[in-house]
Amino acid sequence: MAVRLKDIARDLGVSVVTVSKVLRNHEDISTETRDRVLKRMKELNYQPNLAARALVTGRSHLMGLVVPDLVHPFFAQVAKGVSSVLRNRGYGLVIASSEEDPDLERQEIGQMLARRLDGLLIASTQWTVESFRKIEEQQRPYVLVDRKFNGLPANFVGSDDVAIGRMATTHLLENGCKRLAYIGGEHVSTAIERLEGFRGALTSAGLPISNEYIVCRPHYDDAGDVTGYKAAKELLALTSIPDGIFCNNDPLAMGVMDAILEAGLRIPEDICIIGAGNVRYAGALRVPLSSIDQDSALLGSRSAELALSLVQAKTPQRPKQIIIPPQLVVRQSSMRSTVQAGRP
Amino acid sequence: MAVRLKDIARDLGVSVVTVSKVLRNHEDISTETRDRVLKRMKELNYQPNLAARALVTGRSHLMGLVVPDLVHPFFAQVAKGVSSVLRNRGYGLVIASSEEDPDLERQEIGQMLARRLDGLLIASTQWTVESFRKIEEQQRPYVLVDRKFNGLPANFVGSDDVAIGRMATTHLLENGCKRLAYIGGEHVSTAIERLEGFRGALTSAGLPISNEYIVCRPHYDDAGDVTGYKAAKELLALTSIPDGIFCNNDPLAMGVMDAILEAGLRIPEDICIIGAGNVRYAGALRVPLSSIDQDSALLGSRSAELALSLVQAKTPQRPKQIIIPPQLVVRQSSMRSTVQAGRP
DNA sequence: TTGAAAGCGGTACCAA
DNA sequence: TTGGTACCGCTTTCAA
Repeated sequence: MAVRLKDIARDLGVSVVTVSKVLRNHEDISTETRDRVLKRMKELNYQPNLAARALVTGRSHLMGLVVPDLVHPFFAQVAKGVSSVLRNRGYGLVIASSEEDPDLERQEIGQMLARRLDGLLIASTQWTVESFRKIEEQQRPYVLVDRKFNGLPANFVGSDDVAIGRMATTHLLENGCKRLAYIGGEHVSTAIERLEGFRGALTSAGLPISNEYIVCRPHYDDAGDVTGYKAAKELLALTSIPDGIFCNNDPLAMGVMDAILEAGLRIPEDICIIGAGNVRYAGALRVPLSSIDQDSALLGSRSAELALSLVQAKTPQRPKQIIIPPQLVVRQSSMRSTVQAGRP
Repeated sequence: MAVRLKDIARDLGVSVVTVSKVLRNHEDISTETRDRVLKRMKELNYQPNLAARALVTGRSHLMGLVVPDLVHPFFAQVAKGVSSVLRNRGYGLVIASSEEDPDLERQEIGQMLARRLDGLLIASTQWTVESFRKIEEQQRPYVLVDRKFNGLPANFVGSDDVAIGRMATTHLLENGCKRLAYIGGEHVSTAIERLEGFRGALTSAGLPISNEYIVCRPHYDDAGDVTGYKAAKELLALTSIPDGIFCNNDPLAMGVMDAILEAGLRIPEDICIIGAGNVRYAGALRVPLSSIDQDSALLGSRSAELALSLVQAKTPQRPKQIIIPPQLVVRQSSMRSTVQAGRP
């Protein structure tokens, strides 16, 4: 049904090899032959079979991306950044969502390896590095995106999470918050390091760290905002409630917001909130949400570029870390001063 | 490097064919041989080369999905629905974003055809059906998602958009709005049909239709909310401003909301707003947004199921239309009555 | 129950 | 400049 090199070769009375060379712009073909071949290709609307090419060259020109949740605007942005870089380089993108489930993630990675994708980009929800050892065994290049692992020297593109934690916390302190709480996940490097930054900032400020105010939850349950809602409920049940909350990410912060408003408290007057990730719609929320911007689109595009460079490298490269600097975005949810916020 | 059937065959002193049969659970292999083969596969952690299999079988076990914008929560949900169905059926998903650009979309479709993906799912931003003729020429099954074309009898999974328009408009009328405006896109079937529903509802109610109140804009410029913002500005500049606005989708409505609040007007007291798509965070917005739910996740999963059935069909099927019934979700942005809204 | 041979649609190498 | 041949890893067919 579909046109093949063989068909064109037959029509023109040349060999398949010649046609193949024209296809790939080899130099050693006469202009005349080249033109005849190109003409015929146009006529028949020839499309090379990339599956066949992949088999012989060993390159599928396909990258794989695994994210915890496609609907999470942060990862959606990352995916968008990845896809635009890949498109411009002639690469396709296979996307899988792990639904925040480590088992599913392992499974998806396995599938991608079997498909012989040229490289993998992974925002992992795993606790262990087992999957990554497997990828290394197969000698496939991979890039950790956003989330990394201690003791796994791998290619990584992400943020300085300790700095994010410190930045958010300092901002809350500067807005007069005295009793700071943290809500985040477990096991994930971003959560762990941001908590570290949170602790560091409090210590620097000479403030005590209360364990009651540190809520760590895995968020298998749901979309993140549900987790935030529940976590905030716990905080609000304490005898002395916090007056500032740093949420590990924006969806979490949205749930927290719900719980606070539902309890009849005001944001930011009673409690300041700040998130992280600076999700596309953060400024449009019930109370416009302050956040630490991680430039998610850039994060995606840099990841893709790194992956491409690994794929193109002849020899194994030593792992590279690319850190995108975070940036404070102040909106109403944390703004107790009189300065007006823009519409960023 | 990677283990091949041949390696296992050599190790065990059997033929490649035998190993291949075991791999695919053929009946005509003795239990003894089968066990030996399976054991060796485990030992070597054998992964079949799907690219090779794709070449010979002509099936890549890969579906393609083209959406206008990955970060738009509506399409993100669709993608999630698609991906979960495909995963369970052993299919992978190649995603491309057209960035609302018809040329880019054509290009992406071309790429997917060249990759010999088994089927295509497309939420199109095109004005013409040229691309789809091309897909048909190649005999590849495809499903239009959410957006369809007049005079193109194709497989389609989407909503009854006229009903959506009518439902939204009627709701605004029931909430006492007298001067109704519509903001939507151009050329896209959803926008056209929802506008038709809007007109129909006004006519049924015996109300005049003012062209000033109908704003149709392509939204190449940006994320949709920017378009909504600009469109609302225009409406607010009129001598008699509307008191109810139906927005073709939720991001549009978010921009509209911004413009209205910025003008010092109240929602819903001065102007009611309703969107469509019922995006994940619609309830968390500055003013919780009423919307017409389209069950985007179901839309995605049904699309995937349809595509799979087409791929598996031996003979060409006649095009099938699957319509997901819309549902009104009332939140504060359109609620002038005294009834309290839940937290849906 | 097993396997030899042919071939899927390309590319690589080297000789003509 | 051109093309014969081998082969990428797997499946299919059919004979043993």
